[in-house]
Amino acid sequence: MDPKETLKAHILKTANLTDKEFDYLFSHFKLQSFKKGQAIISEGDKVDHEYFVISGCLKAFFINDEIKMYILQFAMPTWWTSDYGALYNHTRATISVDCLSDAEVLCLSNDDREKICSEIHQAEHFFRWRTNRGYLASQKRLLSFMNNDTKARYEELLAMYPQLYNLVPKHLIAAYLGVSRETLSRLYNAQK
Amino acid sequence: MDPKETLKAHILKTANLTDKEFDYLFSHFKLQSFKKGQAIISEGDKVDHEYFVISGCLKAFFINDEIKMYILQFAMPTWWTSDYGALYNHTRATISVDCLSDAEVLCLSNDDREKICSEIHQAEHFFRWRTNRGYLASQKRLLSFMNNDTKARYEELLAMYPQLYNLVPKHLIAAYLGVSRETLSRLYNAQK
DNA sequence: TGCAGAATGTGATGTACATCACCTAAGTCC
DNA sequence: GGACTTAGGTGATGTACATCACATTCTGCA
Repeated sequence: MDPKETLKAHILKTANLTDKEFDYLFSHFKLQSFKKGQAIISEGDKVDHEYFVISGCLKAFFINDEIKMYILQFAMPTWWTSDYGALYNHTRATISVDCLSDAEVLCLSNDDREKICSEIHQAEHFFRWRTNRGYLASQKRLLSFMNNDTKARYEELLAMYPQLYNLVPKHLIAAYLGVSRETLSRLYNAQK
Repeated sequence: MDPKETLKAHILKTANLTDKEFDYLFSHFKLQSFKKGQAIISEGDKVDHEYFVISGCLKAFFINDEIKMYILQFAMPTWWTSDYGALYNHTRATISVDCLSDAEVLCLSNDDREKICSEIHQAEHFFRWRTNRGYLASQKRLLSFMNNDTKARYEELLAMYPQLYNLVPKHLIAAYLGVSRETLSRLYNAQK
């Protein structure tokens, strides 16, 4: 997958950018490669960038009391991720991001995003739309949390990302669902 | 509270609009008054508008299996609300909105918002920022759901909206926290 | 190739919550 | 002002989950 073409196809779905505008926008991204297990953002870091996944899979997670981990997002290709709270509010990271597999990402600094948004109206349009999708997904997940039991949420997750079942260890799926690994294990072994 | 000045102050915090631009933007809003208990969006409705609260308090909620209600948001003055999923995807409402008190709102149609966003760059900037705040709030609430027990979430809610305790019946607070009214009742009566 | 650590399964036990059932007090409508 | 509804409290019981403890693979790597 060519990083530039991947990003271009992704953005042009929503925004009308000329080739020249896109090239300009793209010039602010930096391609980075990470190994499986490598950290991209660690708790306490200064957060300056957000990341667009080209290949591989990342997880964005929160660790409570140095004990329990909750996964906010599995970031697959064409997904964006960061600790957005820290990024926008210029605070230290409370959410960490690392790699579940070798991964390539395009990274964009907060300052550059804001600069581009102010320079190119259609870029601002794109980022509004993108945040919007994130907001709706987050709200949907919140409702699912309140409304569904663990089993239903587990099936919902696998329906949305069938690859996850083989890609990531089960205890991480449990951490996404917000249950203990033991409970998840019993869950899908119960139904034969 | 003057509706126009309220909205103006709210928007100018984030966006640089000339008086003329703001007047133009404002000309697309329509002031509406509702009585306590009145519905603004009901499940199954076509959803064309979003709402900016001037006075009073609304709730946005979801009803599961015609039985249980979950509250997504208490909308206080200067908050925006709607069924954004239905609004953006042009589907029927699954989320309802009604009034916890007499209320005044400014309503804006989806088409007008998109029109204004394409005409005025700074308006698009404002709406990107607004969605962003919503996204961060939603993500924070999701984390709180996974991480904290009911008591902690109850205290968090009251810390954020001290007015709520007297403004809304307790079973609605339970519906926001995602627990039964009995559990909530026992919770704050336990600690003397 | 063999060993340490990670991932997973499974039993026993405790607990926070839902659910049901019933009670009282405070609006609200004719 | 009586009747009906809505809010709220409280006991008894059931259940989905966490937690702890331990056994069993699997996997990477020195």
